[in-house]
Amino acid sequence: MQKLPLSFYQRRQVATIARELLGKILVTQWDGMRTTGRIVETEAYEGEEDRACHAAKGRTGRTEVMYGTGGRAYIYLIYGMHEMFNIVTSGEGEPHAVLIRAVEPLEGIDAMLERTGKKKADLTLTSGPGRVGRAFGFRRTQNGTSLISEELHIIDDGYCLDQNLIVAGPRINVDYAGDHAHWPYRFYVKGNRFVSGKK
DNA sequence: GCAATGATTTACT
DNA sequence: GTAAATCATTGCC
Repeated sequence: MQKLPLSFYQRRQVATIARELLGKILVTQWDGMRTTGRIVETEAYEGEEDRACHAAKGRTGRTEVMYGTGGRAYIYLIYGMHEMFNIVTSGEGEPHAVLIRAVEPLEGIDAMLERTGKKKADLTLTSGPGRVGRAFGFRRTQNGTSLISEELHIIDDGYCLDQNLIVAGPRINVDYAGDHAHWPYRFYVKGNRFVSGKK
């Protein structure tokens, strides 16, 4: 059981990092509540050449965090209502990021229910990037938070995920990216019910 | 300064 | 299946 080090995030192969994050545990501790969940679905966004990535249009105020060194959080409001949680990877000047699309709730389910306004835990609690953002209490003000801080980090509890259960597929809802939309940069745990998308 | 739009979810027709 | 909710960032005037 240990916190993933900065060196894990600062490697250059964003797709590899996205794949290795599956099975790891996301931990947030703020608002007096601790919430944790096992990551079951991720998506990789690879820099300016990846048209699905926000950094494809160049360095702006919003994408500034992604250009920094890996190991920080990139939190972004989409469609006016959903907080998306991304992990910045690679080094300075390379805008790579991994989007956490779904997790399996472990601790702090009561806090998640309170934040999402649900009455009991079900499969929709954390299956989808917007729901993960809400359930874990992410806010735009936490943009840039270090992933080795006490309040936000990812741990490896030694859980060994069967490599045969890791599936790579085309990303979701990025059709506008043209050919890039079909890159196999989405990774998820085969058969896990918390994975978002069609069954 | 103003208008267009998107890494989504939910509720309704 | 389709539409509405809802706002920061962006690009153009």
